[in-house]
Amino acid sequence: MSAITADKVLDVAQRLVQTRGYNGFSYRDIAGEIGIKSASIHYHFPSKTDLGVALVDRYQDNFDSELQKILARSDEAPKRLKDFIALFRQTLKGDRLCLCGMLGAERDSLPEAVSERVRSFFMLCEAWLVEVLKQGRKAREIAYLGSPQAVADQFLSLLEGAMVVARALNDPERFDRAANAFLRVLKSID
Amino acid sequence: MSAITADKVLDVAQRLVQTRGYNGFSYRDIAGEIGIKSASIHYHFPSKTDLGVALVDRYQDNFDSELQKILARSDEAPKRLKDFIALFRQTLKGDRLCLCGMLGAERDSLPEAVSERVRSFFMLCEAWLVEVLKQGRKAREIAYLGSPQAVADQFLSLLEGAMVVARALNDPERFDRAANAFLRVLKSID
DNA sequence: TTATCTACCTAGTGATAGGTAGATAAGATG
DNA sequence: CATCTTATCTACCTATCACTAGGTAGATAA
Repeated sequence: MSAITADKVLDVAQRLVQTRGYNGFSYRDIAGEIGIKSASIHYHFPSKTDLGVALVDRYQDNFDSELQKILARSDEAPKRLKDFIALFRQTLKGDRLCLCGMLGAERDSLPEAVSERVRSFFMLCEAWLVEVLKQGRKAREIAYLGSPQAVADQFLSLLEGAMVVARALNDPERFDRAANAFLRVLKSID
Repeated sequence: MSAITADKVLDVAQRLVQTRGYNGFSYRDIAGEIGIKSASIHYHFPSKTDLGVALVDRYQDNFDSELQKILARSDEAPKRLKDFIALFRQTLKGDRLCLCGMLGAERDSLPEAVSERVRSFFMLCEAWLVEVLKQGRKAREIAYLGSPQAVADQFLSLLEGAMVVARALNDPERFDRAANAFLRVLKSID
């Protein structure tokens, strides 16, 4: 059952990237945690680049499916945005950074194949946000100055940054404060 | 003239941390760039932890002095906040992340002495912002919902995150869009 | 039954990591 | 002049890095 091992490798590797960064862990670290040898990980992921690519691909797939669920769950922009925040808040609760937030920071020390996929993740997020923001404004559920793109930039940046700052200060409440402050402004419709 | 060499080491090391992360460079990388041997760097900074600590201490000193200059330059909150943004924008222009943004992300793989100083940097930023936001509201130059602390959290998180996202997407304009969108809301006083 | 595949192993590679010991050359100090 | 200090060097250490070669037990397929 190698699929199980490969998944375990991805699970551990993802946590290590999210907490220590791409250059902050080794194949041995992963191997040690799941009780195999580091050579066996090369069987599943020949190079660290392959592992990194698989990590981001899986992360984006999961994230995308969560975004679709959010759309299905409600058609009201405030609720959708709240759920979007909850996605990041959940990650922070596990004392982790967004995988792509971490990798985005480390861009210059990443294989091109990995950073290219990080780019794609952020594009996906922004495109989703832009749609939700547009619809929400049209339906008069939320209000904002400027373009949907600018607000999407702002929102995504805020969440990624709030995770970094909240973790650096060991205070997850700072994330909540920052995220809620943002939502409050969008909802203050008058 | 060892002071000069020590400064060169710090300059190169800072750039490497800001672009590649704490675990993304070695003493040999620094030595190669400034034309000495890696053993010589150990003379100035015995361990990598010492180097990391010196890096953040110097960064915070410089940053703090810039913040004081901003206060001296104008007593109007909108101008002060604009100048605060410009500090980060300048770093991004050099294709670098905020030193402490990067280190904050890598928290779990950092020596405690380093992460402790990263914490202190963010505390300094927030305290400064809280003061500026309070005074600005009192003087009716800016308006915001919620506590100054919440808005400071939001602002700092936004800037740190916007640097990560803008760099990941290779699009510095995204930083400007996000930062300006935020300022616009604060200044829409009515 | 014979052959192939899967998923791991042991044992290693060369490169590089952070760090150290001891020599040396140039100035400064007595 | 003799000594101490500073800043660098050469030469090395041990540990770890990503990665590979070759082997093997057990399942699967022809």
